[in-house]
Amino acid sequence: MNVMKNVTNKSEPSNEAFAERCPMPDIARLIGGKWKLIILQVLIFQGTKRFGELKRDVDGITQTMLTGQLRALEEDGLVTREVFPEVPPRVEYTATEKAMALTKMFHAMHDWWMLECKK
Amino acid sequence: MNVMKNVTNKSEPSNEAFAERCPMPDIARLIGGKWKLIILQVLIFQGTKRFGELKRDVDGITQTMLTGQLRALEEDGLVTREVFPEVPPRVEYTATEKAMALTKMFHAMHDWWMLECKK
DNA sequence: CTGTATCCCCCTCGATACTG
DNA sequence: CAGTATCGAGGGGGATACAG
Repeated sequence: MNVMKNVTNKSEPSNEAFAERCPMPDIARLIGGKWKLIILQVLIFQGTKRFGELKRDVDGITQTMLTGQLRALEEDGLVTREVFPEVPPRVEYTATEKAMALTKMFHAMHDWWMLECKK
Repeated sequence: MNVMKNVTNKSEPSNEAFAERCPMPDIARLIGGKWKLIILQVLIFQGTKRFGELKRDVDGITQTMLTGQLRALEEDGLVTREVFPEVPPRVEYTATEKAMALTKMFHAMHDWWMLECKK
């Protein structure tokens, strides 16, 4: 109850409202954890990947974790999974539009890292 | 940002170099976990808070966790801690410039949530 | 009011083996 | 190649008590 009340008017939304309406716990459920942002980063900025490629690109992840995380991301509508009926099997993962909309956030994160941390 | 093979996809100046130079594990160490982003969100958008206020604003956090997370954030230069020699004690926490630089990212996250998830 | 000090649970994550 | 099935360890996180 104090502090930082933006004078009058503003183009930005109310700070209090912003804090309330941007529920971090809910967001964390979608993109939190040790691997999801890394996986999404690869799929968003490098495009469609098959399982093996992803495993190589996401450093240190195990098959078990990769499968699990991809299933969760798929369930939340962040990646699509396409199975090709071939031998040997081929499965491709692609970032959805919902995931691609995270591009701005990734860039903001990248800029922050470059400007504030990497010095 | 020099380029590698940016031929077939993506419009933004994003490529493999981007993914490599934005190390999510390092970022996660600074602002990852269950509480840090929530704490920072409050301090950034609502301004300086004392310990008790913070505990009330960050829903569900315990004293132990709040103290620990604040110590970590302080050590990483994201919050400052000011102790007032009074009785009863008063301690105020403030987001540093380094933390305030996360504003853009928070807004990007907020926009994403509003546009892609809250529907 | 603002912390420490303990104790401990649980859940994420990892290692390994096996399959179509 | 792309999974599934287990099992187990580790640590992040929580509850409580106590202190300055």
